[in-house]
Amino acid sequence: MDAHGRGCSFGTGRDEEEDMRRGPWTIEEDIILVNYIAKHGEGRWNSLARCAGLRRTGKSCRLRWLNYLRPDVRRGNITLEEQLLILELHSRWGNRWSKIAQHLPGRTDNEIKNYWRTRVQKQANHLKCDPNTKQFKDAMLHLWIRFWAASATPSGSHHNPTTTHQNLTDGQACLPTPAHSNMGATSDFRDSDLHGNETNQQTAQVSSLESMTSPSGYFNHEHNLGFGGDTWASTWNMEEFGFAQQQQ
DNA sequence: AAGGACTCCAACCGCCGACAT
DNA sequence: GATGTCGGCGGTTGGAGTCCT
Repeated sequence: MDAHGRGCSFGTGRDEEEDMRRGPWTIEEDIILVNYIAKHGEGRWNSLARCAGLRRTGKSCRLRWLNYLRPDVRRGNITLEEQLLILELHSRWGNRWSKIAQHLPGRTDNEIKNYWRTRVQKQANHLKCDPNTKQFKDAMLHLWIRFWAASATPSGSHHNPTTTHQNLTDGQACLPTPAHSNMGATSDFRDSDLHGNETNQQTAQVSSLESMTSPSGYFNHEHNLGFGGDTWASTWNMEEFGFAQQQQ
């Protein structure tokens, strides 16, 4: 039977399967799941669901735990650093959401996937270009700098974003912030190399300052490409620019 | 104020690989 | 080797919330 059984026995027949609850989780179910995992640990999801008395599939329990209930899940907006990191990682790995999520502590693959579909693809469609192109990535970086520069004026102070800014250390990938990347000088984004063992010079250098300041006339037409300010700012998390400035 | 359009995200679905029997 | 079960992954969808007219 259940090779991973936990010593409890519930029916496993078709009747029970059809009796499974679906749809949004209730607070009571959340509490049951959290308490059970706190006591017994996670894994063996099917038997966990049965033993906990949840009329949910193991898959559903696993998903609820990983995407929502896990204590280290970060809620709130994707930070600017995370936005750029997602761009970088997606250009490298494509729709390998779980792999990308591994480099964004506290973010789930589901969240990143949703973010990509709702924000990035929308913007890319607006620009009529592929989000994995150097062109698109450069555009994001260019505008990052531009917004940051604008926000660096005395009147440009912003409130603190609700999202946290930490957790990109610990050996994890970390894109440069204006605060430490010395944008005005000769720095390129080699600093943003993700992991030492995955160095990809070509990718890492894609976003060099030079390429951003002379993107083949691309930005000369940005007003025609949906970079009119509001559109872009509403799609991307502009709060982070204010935050980056405060880091200085 | 109302209701239609749009956005966002939690949850489900189907598939696949790993592993046990 | 065949079969069954499980966990994990990426794609998709339904509905709640928000925006717009």
